[in-house]
Amino acid sequence: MYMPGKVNCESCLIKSCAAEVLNKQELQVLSANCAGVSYKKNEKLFQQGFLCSNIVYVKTGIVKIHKTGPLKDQILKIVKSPRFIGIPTVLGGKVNHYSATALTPATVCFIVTDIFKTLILRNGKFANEVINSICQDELNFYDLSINQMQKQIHGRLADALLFLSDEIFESDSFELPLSRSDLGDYIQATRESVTRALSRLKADGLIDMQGRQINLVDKKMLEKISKLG
Amino acid sequence: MYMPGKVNCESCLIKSCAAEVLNKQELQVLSANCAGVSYKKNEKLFQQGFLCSNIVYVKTGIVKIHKTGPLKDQILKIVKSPRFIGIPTVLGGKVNHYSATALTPATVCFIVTDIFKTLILRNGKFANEVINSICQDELNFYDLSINQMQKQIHGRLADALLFLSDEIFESDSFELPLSRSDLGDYIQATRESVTRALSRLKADGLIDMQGRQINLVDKKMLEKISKLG
DNA sequence: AAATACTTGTGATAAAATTCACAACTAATT
DNA sequence: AATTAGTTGTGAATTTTATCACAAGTATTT
Repeated sequence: MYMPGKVNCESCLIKSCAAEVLNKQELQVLSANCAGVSYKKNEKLFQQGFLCSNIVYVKTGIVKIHKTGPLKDQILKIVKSPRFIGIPTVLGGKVNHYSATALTPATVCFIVTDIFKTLILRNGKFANEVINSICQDELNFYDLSINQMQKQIHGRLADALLFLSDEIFESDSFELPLSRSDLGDYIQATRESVTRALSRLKADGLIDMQGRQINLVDKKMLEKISKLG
Repeated sequence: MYMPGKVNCESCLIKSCAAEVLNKQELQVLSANCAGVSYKKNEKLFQQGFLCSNIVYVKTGIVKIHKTGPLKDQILKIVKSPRFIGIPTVLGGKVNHYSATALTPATVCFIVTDIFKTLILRNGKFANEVINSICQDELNFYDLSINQMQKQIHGRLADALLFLSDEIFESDSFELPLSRSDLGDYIQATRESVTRALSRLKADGLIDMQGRQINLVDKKMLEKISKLG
């Protein structure tokens, strides 16, 4: 973790939709209450159960949001910059309800929660943007969890691979940012089952795989598997 | 479905936290753009895939929020009045992303979405209350879905029974508002598995059951089952 | 009251995925 | 370069839950 310190939100090129609606003065207030931090792979941005007084804006990098369940850790979602994380966790109470960990090197801004709240109270457009983004998030998570709960392992794995390809890396070929075990925490399966399911996809010629390097060869078929469950 | 028509939000005794922060004039605008409707058991308040231009405020009754998954319908949550439903579904697009159905007779208010948005833009406190409630919802759903995904059927069933008892009916004894099959859609199990799991709980003396009439006899033990998964 | 539709219980069988155990591999540290 | 820690692959046995098939019960409609 490296803390370069103060940032300038006015000139920031990676501005959120919400920040776009702020005026010059509001952006200055934001800058004054915003700290930039860099993280290495696998470093935690914040942790479930710990006191927290900041909203986190991920400027660069890929981050996993995860939470300890009754039996094991679970990856709730994998998100790509730029975006806010931890709005619900902060507004829902003073203690984090989940953790966030960098899957790649990441740079983030910590925004003092009170300032964030003030912006919501003072600027309706800002509040509206925040609401839109939380709502979108909620809808996405409904979809994700219905898929996770109803599909069986091959469908869930196909979903995950297609998601990583389409939403995160925007390429058919990428390096898995997760171990087999982490991938299991994401798609609700054991490490062994993930290994077997991946091997099966490789054997059937739907993917190419060498360690964590993945190449989606037959996306049409993967989508079919995803749909069939 | 019976439509008594116009309502008066100013004098409404079942006011939401969000509506509490509105001033007299805003409440009048709300009243003018708000229609009260009554529903019988099992009637749909709104349906996934249909165009929608209203936020729904449930004044009385119990409602299920459900969504068609890849294999079957799934009950995302069961909610009790008073509360808003459908904020994400409306703000996330013009088409409902899920359905809502009355589990008991229910009375609701339909609020024109544009009016709701205007209130968000104009009244920061209102926006803040809305954000808080959506965030709380999101956190609850994370908990729910982690439990659903990690626990096995007895744990999931115990969760559901305790939830209905503690959150919905506030009594150890209640009439299940769901068929075995619906309960299966809620806890991710088949009708047959639900039947068997319930019979098991009864045989073990943890619950009393006659048809849909349930009495939680040994809550401590049910909580243990819930925790163990 | 009879007929129909829907709901519930139960057994036998089958499928999916986990668990456990061990070997091989890779990366990180000394 | 050697050692250690962490990751991955694989087989066999086991567990959990779904599926199928059928009987019995309860509501609802005619």
